[in-house]
Amino acid sequence: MTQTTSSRDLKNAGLKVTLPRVSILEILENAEQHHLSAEDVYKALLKQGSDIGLATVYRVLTQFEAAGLVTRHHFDGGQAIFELDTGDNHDHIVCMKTGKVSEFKDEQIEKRLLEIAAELGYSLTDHKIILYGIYNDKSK
Amino acid sequence: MTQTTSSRDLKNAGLKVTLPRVSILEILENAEQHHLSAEDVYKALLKQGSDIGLATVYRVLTQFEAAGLVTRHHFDGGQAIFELDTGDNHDHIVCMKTGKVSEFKDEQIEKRLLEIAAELGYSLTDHKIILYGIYNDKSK
DNA sequence: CTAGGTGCAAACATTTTGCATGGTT
DNA sequence: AACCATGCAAAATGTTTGCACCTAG
Repeated sequence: MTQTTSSRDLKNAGLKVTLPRVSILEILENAEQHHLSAEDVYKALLKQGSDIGLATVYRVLTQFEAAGLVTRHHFDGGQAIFELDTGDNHDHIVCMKTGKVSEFKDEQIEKRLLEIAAELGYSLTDHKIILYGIYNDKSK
Repeated sequence: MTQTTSSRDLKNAGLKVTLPRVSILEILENAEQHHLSAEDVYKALLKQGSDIGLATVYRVLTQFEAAGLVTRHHFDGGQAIFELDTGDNHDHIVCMKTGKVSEFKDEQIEKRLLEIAAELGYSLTDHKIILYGIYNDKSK
């Protein structure tokens, strides 16, 4: 029995392996820019000929989020942005001109955040850092 | 000629001093929990007898944001949250059970963020940190 | 008096949901 | 076969906008 990575991920998450779920997961895995809105995913599906509804995209992405396969961000406010959860819980920096997104992860900061939460009387569960800046393209 | 703090702030921002703007600014200044959605502000206005429309609340808050009087947050995604911009650009920790919000500011982290942005090729303009946790009420 | 502000209702954008149909195990 | 998933369209949210009227300067 052959099994793609995508379908294995779905099974591990306790989700039935259906065409829409596999397609959406593959889009998230293969997109060069892997920060996608539901609309982006929907358009990608259309482009590859699927006739999957936008409602299903939202449903599936929400299930993926609940299953821990995907993370939902609210970078600017308009629409939610989804990306595959690689397990490293990285943070983001967004270029205010081009929308380019880069990722980073910093132990020093995370240690400090834990301390800060404790000082304020909280048990830290999760965090989200978004930096806003201007990307300086050095190739120019 | 007498002048309240609110109306001075409005003038400095280049905004005409109108009743809706003054009322909204005062609500933002006086609310005990100063992280408010547009709806929250609207309800507070109703409670004090004003008949200011929700559309005006949105318009005024957006103008305040443009004028730098107010900051807009997207803590969870549903609705935008507004708070008076005190100029210190602090960050937030939100209790996932009660919705309680606390604030903090940490030089060490901000310095590190600046470095990270530079390493990735960005000029840092702004940042937003949201911590999610559980508040441990010690008074119990 | 005049430019700009406001209220209301309608328009919008995004996301969610009800329901009948269809697909997976 | 049983149950869950899907598509479609309608509803629900949150926010913005057009327009006639009103108000601060």
